[in-house]
Amino acid sequence: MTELASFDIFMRTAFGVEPAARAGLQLKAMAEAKCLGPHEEAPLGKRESNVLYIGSGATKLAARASDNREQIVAFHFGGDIFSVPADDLHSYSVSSLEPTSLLVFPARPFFDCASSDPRISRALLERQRTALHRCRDKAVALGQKNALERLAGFLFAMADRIGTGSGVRRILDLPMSRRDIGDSLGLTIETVSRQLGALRKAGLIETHGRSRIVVRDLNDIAHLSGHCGKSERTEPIEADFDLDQCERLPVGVARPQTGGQS
Amino acid sequence: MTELASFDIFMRTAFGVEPAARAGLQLKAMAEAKCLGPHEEAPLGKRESNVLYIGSGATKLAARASDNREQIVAFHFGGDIFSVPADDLHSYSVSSLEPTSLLVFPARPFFDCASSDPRISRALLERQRTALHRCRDKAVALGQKNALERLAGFLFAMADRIGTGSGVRRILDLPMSRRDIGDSLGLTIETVSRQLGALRKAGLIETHGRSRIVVRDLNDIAHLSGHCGKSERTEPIEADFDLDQCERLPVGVARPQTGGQS
DNA sequence: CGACAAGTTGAGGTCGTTCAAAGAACGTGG
DNA sequence: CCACGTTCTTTGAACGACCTCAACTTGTCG
Repeated sequence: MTELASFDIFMRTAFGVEPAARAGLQLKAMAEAKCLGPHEEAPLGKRESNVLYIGSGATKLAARASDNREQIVAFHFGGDIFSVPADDLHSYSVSSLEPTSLLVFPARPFFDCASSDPRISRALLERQRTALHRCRDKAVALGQKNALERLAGFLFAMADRIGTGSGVRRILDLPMSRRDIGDSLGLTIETVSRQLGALRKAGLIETHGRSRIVVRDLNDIAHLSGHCGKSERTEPIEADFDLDQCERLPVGVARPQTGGQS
Repeated sequence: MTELASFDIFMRTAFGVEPAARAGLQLKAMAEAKCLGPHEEAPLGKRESNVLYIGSGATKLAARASDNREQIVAFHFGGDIFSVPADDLHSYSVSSLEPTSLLVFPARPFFDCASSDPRISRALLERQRTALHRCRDKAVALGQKNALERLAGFLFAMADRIGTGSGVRRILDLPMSRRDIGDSLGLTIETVSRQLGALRKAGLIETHGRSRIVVRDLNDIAHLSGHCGKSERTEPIEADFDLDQCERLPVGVARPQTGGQS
């Protein structure tokens, strides 16, 4: 019953296809519904890739590098569809950040079936493209940006995905811990905390409790994130920030990874 | 004429579909054939995403972070299909590493058309999934691995994609420069050179000229790359390498990004 | 063979990490 | 409703990997 309901919502909201369509019935046959507690790993067959749909809640997709090294590859929220790689070079896992309901499909038959319906395959191609572009932007951040830029980029992305509020002010109720943020950005929790502290002291954000972060002006955060594309959403900020008026801060858009200060 | 020929090859090898099929004719109408010299940027409309097919040659897909910071997101070789993001958070570009012939499609109509043919959409979904998994593995490397592991992972991946030779010994004729390798791994060319030198002194690789690298035993490289999945292709190497017998080397599988030694 | 580009090697500096401890936030039970 | 204990977060000091700067060497092409 609950499985039926969530699957039908999945078909309609994700693809705009009635669950009674032929492809819908086939997909339903291979769907498996799960409910996860606050911090629980989704049970997946690691031997083959899976496709997941998040009905509600929030999850992290993480890869193990070795003993104590975990890289969070993506966060996912209600309505997201994404594929989880089978264990190959790295071992991947999906864990909930809060109570979460999701659907699990085996990837190969899922895609086999999905490609039979143009509406579904078109939607999936688009979602995969989005996922790939997000992952590439993450690679740029991990490869070329310093801690402050990475954190600003994270806040900017989260504001876009789960932020509330209007205008340039955004309220973020982050379901992930500092450790998760660090694991996502390739930083330690201490560095995350230090950079958040710097942003707070600079007056760019407020923190309330553990999970709420208020972005005072999203444009400030966007400029700090070192993005470099056409997205000049407003006129450049004046005077390039006087972050250093508050603290010993890496001023301006800093260097590649670390190193010199100019 | 040349355009026709390369497009037909594209349809047959990439999708196993005859170019005369309905979708084939539509795709052909939007295809644009290009030939690039040794080091040339592909002319792309940056306003919208593109899909590229590499007929022959080799290219790098790079993102600009700011003035002097370039992150190579992926390398592509003959037969590859991939999408190039429109300029958004970062500005992306495709450049040849050697003389290259390619086809350029505008992404939206390409996917619109592709999804109408199950064979094409199925193949594209699979290729996108591969690209996404590669990008995720790259994110793990950039976020969690040290210079030696990243370089080993790079050699391992290149051996898999363009390596020649049989058994555990592989010959790599790399079309990319040290700078490209560095930009791909989030390292400087000096660090790349130093780590290559370390591998050479450890007897794990040979370098001949600028572009040829011979991997003596691919398993050694695989183990050094810090991968952590089911891919235990052979029995673990004995004694965990005596790299330090040769030089002052970060021994063992080192720590997350930098820092302490234990 | 000669010149320029690409790669290598060395010395010193910085950012982020590691180790360590204090401080705040949240859940529990009285 | 408030005290307590655990967990998460913040802050501090010192180390190390990688970067920067600079000079030298090698490879490649005209």
